[in-house]
Amino acid sequence: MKAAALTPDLLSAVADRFKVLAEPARLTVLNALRKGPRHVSALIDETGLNQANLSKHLQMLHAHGFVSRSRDGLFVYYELADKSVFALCDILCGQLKRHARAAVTRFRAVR
Amino acid sequence: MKAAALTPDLLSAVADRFKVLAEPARLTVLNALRKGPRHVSALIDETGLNQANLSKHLQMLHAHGFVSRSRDGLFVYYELADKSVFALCDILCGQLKRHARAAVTRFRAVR
DNA sequence: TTTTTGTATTACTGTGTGGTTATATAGAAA
DNA sequence: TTTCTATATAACCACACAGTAATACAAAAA
Repeated sequence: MKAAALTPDLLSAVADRFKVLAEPARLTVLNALRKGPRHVSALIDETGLNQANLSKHLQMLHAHGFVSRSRDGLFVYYELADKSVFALCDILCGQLKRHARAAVTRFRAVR
Repeated sequence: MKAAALTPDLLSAVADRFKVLAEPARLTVLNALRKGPRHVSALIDETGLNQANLSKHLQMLHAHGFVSRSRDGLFVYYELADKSVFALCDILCGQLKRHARAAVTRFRAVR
């Protein structure tokens, strides 16, 4: 498959998706969902977010296709819809380590 | 290597890095640097960003270790320091495609 | 029906940051 | 030195959005 040209529109779309992930609260939610589907009340307990705030984050995650939703009576279950999120986080963590290591090296150099 | 526990601190650090990438202007800069090192004036031409704005974005990219810097007389050259950025973008583009496809499917279902 | 429970939404406030203009700084040339 | 060029920084404005409290909505129970 050929890589798509990085048009301004595509760059904007990519940036928008990064923006969804650029929030500790949403990463916390995704991480909680990693163990399996959860209903909102369970997520309130696991993440410590309050109901309204959590609900807003869930709407955004859903709108961007990171999670899927299903109702069972009063409860609404959310589930990871795109596990590639964690591949992203792994890459970022690798970057973090390299960056931290470089910072330590610089620190030693001027000591 | 064992995966680090996703502590709140680590989630925050990851979110901060996502935040750096959550900006079309910065993605444009990184994309321009993909072809090789560039000095600031060249980046002004290639990206269309104005000098002050571009400079701020470059400072942020540098502070987070995405680019490295070297001076040659009056010119300051910036260079990609972490090419894994594009692995991130590729994954995100894949997500985008799946999400777009799912949206089309939903549209067809209600037609 | 009314009430209760779980979730979504609205309205608001505060904070962070992207873009811009003007100014400052660094280095080379005159 | 003074002047010019390339880049960085400061100060400002405007907008987006995270968090919160109050309210609305949906579905089940009474």
